[in-house]
Amino acid sequence: MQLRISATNGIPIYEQIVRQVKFAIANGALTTGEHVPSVREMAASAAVNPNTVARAYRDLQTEGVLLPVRGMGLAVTPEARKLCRGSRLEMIRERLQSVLAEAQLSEVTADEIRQLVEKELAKWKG
Amino acid sequence: MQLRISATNGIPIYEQIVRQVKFAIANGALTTGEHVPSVREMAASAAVNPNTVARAYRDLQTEGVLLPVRGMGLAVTPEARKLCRGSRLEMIRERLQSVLAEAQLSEVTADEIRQLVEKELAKWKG
Amino acid sequence: MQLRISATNGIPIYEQIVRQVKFAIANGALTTGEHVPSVREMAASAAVNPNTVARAYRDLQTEGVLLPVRGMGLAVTPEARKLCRGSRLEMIRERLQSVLAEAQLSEVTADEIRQLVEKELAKWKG
Amino acid sequence: MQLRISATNGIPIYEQIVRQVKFAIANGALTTGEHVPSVREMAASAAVNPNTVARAYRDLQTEGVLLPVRGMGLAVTPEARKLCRGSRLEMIRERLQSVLAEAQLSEVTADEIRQLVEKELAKWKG
DNA sequence: GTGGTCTAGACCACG
DNA sequence: GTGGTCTAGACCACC
Repeated sequence: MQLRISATNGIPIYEQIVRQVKFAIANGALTTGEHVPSVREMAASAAVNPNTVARAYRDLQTEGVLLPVRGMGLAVTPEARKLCRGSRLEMIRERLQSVLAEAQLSEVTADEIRQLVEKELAKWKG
Repeated sequence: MQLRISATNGIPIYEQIVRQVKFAIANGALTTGEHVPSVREMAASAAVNPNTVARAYRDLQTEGVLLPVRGMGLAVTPEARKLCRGSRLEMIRERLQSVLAEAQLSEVTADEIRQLVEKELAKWKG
Repeated sequence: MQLRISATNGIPIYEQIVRQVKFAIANGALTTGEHVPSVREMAASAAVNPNTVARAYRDLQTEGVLLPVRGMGLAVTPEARKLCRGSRLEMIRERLQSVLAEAQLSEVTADEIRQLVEKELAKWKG
Repeated sequence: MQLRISATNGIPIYEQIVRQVKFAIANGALTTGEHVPSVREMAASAAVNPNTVARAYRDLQTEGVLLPVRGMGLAVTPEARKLCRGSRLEMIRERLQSVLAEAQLSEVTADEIRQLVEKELAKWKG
């Protein structure tokens, strides 16, 4: 799996990693029992510090998504798929809600929002 | 004007203040020449640290939206309305783009996004 | 609060900190709303790296024991006391259970265990 | 001999093996001259990595408990029994001391400790 | 080889 | 002043 990290979007790198690993599991790109790329490997491929990857993996362990296999790296837990599928939409929804709440405050109209959304979705086809 | 501050949405409090003052100006709730509430007053009504309000006001001065009037506090500049109306949709668009970019990465479908959006917009009628 | 850190007992320093902070809360040495010593302060007084303290505090946050107050440090949550009182005995019990499970395997007798325990408890009076 | 390995109690697997072999010798389950199960056999029966068993056996050789016999595997040395009987209680005592030291720090009372201990010992009758 | 821990130090965001 | 993030690098434990 290849990460897409942005150093400028305000979201901490370790959290971007957490989210993208969850997405990969939710999508089936990583399946139960399979091993996630090693800390060093992932760090190299994403050009970030190994400690940053380690922190993301640690967070995923406390959430029950990853499980350490001594000397063999980190494996995706059996519950991971369910956890990640459940939280995937939720993660998007939370951010979306926050934006739309502000939009309402700004008295932008619902139709203006719909136009903005459709304009972005139109790019997805490519 | 009454601020609605969320301490948990990840956006710095001072920036939430900046944005909401801009919205108020764009909407005509604050008009040219009118004075913005004093730092102390605003801080008290929104239950935030006065330093935080001061920082927001400082940023608004830098952008040319507010202007200090000796002994009278801060006034809305003549060009403020234009500045704020112009940036209002843009501010929303930026955040929306960021969310949808992540949504694409997560392989959520466009229709799922539309449903989430409509679900939120439905709340606006109240 | 003053930590007692052992670098040689096998328990990670950050976890020793986590446990001792919980003990302090369970005992009432730290009460709801009160602020825990700052990362830098605690690090200095315990002669450990600030990052190590920060990690312990971060873990305590994810457990809901501490809550960040922007710019003001970390406060003990209202639920903290309950959480910590509940887990205090539990933390001891877990380790005790592990030792006694091994003792049973080694076929040490129950009376030998009782003697060992009493010998240690006798030291507590001082 | 059948090992009981816990992957979650924090004690390295190889050390659990070392200790349990010592217990078996102290109890007479393994006697002088007798051969310990082969690395492969032990690894299979305990479902651990053969390297891990090999390391445990290596440590036991270093301590003079096991002795390699050309082409025949590892035999229990004549002095093993004495060594193991002597260290058995000591091994337990060390861990017990560590737990009780923390218990004292947590201000759990001596009586609470006694109750916990008795509760565990009560299970031994089975 | 793997992950885990700890140290050190820089930089930033926030109040 | 506070905590948060990230980098860098060393060392260890385990398999």
